[in-house]
Amino acid sequence: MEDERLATYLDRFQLTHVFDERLRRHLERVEVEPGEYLCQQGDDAKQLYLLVEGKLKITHMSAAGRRLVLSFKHPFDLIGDIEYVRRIPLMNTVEAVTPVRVFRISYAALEQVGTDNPAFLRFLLETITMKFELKSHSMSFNLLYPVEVRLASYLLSMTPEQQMLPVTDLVDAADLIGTSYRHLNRVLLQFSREGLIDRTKREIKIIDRAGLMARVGESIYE
Amino acid sequence: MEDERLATYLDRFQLTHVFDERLRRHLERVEVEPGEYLCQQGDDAKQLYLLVEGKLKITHMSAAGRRLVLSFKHPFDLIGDIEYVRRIPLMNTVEAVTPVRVFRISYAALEQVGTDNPAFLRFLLETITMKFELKSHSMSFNLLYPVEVRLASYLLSMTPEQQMLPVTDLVDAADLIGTSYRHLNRVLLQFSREGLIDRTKREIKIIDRAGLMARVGESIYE
DNA sequence: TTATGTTCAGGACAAATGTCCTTTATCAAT
DNA sequence: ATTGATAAAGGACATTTGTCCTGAACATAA
Repeated sequence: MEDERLATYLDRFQLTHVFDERLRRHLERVEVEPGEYLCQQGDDAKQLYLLVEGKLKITHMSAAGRRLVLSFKHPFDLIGDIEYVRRIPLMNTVEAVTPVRVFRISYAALEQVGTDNPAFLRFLLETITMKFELKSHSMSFNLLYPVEVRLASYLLSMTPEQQMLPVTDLVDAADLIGTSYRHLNRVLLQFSREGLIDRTKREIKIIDRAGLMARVGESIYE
Repeated sequence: MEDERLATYLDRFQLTHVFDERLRRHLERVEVEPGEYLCQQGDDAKQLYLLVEGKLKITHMSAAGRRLVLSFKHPFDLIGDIEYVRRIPLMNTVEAVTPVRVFRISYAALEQVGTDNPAFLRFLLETITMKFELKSHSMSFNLLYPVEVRLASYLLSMTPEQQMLPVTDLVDAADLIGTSYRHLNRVLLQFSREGLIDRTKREIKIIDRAGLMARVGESIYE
């Protein structure tokens, strides 16, 4: 993380025109270590967060106590935007996976300055509709395809370039895909037998990327 | 449908301040008969629709050709709002279930007048975040609970006061719940045996509303 | 090193759900 | 009413997925 100034990030993400001088004054930089929580489901939401560095995990706990991993977030993204608009408690828990840097701004400041600022409102609209589209997609994906396909897709998305995936993430993977840990292991074993992956003690190695893509692709296109 | 004037609806839904005179001029009333389509997935989106009377069915066809019923919509609601903001083709197909009345306004008109109108932008934000919350909820619901619970919940929501449900809706029900028609029948038979419903030729009669609620409730709260 | 506790992969079985096909009911036309 | 055509319901079986539990690998402390 080289240059850590706000202006640099606003420039990088083309947000300079969205956060005008009056808003910028209220943005505070915050660093979060892996494993720490940015905020917790059910808490009273008070801040909007702009994610500019690192990776966040969004989870949700159902009333029945079952955990669901909803997504992983990378820059640029917003946290607490829906809650700001709807004035509801936080829907999800947000945890840092890697070292994370965010800028935060209180709802109070937003109300003073952002409510009548069309550029800012349009920015919220853009971001939220994008999230909506994403969620729609993942919802039909989960409903439409079996665990095998969802897992293949997960493995691919988690290893864009590197071939390795720490086994620690398996519980998360199960909760993201929406299946049991047991079943995940089953499918992983199957992939391993078919030579798609290699499962060592501590990590999963992608051997046949194309093969995995075929798994996903078949179900999507035919 | 008594008074069909725009002003009456804007008043009823407290939208008078959102659609100012300049926007109001562009709103056209449109009537749609049951079975007719308001718009189709994949089409180029050009209009925003305000649903003021009747019931709409939102469906999505996956690339693999499997149909998903995403939701039923009642007044007041917006159609084409996400597509307007994101400038993407229509994500879903929208069909009238009952006689429907909408007011539509072209994206072109919105761009002229709405882009810098904070009240209108906030209105979009409100509506879209509400949709988002709804979708989040239905997503975890689908992922977390078995068909039995989802079906009980569906039956309850489709019969707020009347006790009957035409059997015609069963295929839709299956696609909404995300299961096969076969399995739906299985669970329906089970409900019938347990005395929760009565299934005659043409319709399903809710006998034990409390019993169905217990089915849903148990899984949600314990 | 051994003893002991802990984590995790996998076995065994059960339940949920899907696919395919047969049977039954429904409807239209004669 | 009778026939044939069509749609809906249910039987039989296969597959997917979940639950519970055991045994192995691993770590930790004495």
